[in-house]
Amino acid sequence: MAVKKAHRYCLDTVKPVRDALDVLQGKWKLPIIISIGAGNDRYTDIQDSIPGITPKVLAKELKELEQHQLINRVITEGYPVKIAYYTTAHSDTLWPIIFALKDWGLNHRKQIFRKV
Amino acid sequence: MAVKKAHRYCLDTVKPVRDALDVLQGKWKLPIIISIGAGNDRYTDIQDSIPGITPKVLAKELKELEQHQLINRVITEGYPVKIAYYTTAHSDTLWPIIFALKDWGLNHRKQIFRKV
DNA sequence: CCGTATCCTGCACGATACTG
DNA sequence: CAGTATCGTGCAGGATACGG
Repeated sequence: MAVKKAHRYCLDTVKPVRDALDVLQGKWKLPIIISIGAGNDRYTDIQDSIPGITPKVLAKELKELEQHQLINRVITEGYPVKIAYYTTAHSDTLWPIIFALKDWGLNHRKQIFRKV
Repeated sequence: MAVKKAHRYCLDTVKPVRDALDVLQGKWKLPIIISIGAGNDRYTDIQDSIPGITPKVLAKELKELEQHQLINRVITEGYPVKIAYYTTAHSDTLWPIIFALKDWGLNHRKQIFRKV
């Protein structure tokens, strides 16, 4: 065979996974979505809910997430102006990934402590 | 309340997700596991099945994956010596994550083309 | 309250050549 | 076949201070 069967099957899975990783990769993107999804809608709230994130990094990540339609930045005029972040219908489809990662992360800890 | 409810809930999810990301993060780890899981057990097979990966990077990633008990490196004596890589029971538990990422990646493409 | 502005650092990743 | 050896680079991420 010109191309191995396993290679073809592998590519069919790897390609979309890479598309997902390209958008979700990094230390902060999913934590930020989790935080906003949990109800933290203000910048300071989000920052306080994610230990270790700096304002510069948070601002950059928020912009990228907005560009990818994973969050909405909503400005409400008034005194003072209110700025809030919300998840989108699109980012709501991320929860299967997040829960899968959460479950696996919990299990991974057990696995490491058992064997090492 | 001293700590917002949303912060507490957020942390409960973020922490295990970070544990998972710490191990799985990067451009190549999941693709390599997918490739080995698809039946590519030889070094060259894996390399050929993942477009763009260089031998140096592949070697480094394989070592890290082995350390995290996500793959086994099996040496079979003989002429010539045979070296093969296999998934582990632990890495088999990654498939929910992989399939979730695959589904989301496919859907994300559609989403992007629709809106932009 | 919601961010910018600077400055800095490491390492993830890449190109290319070579080896037992 | 299964990797090392060198060399190189960009950018994710961090520390700190400041601004409308």
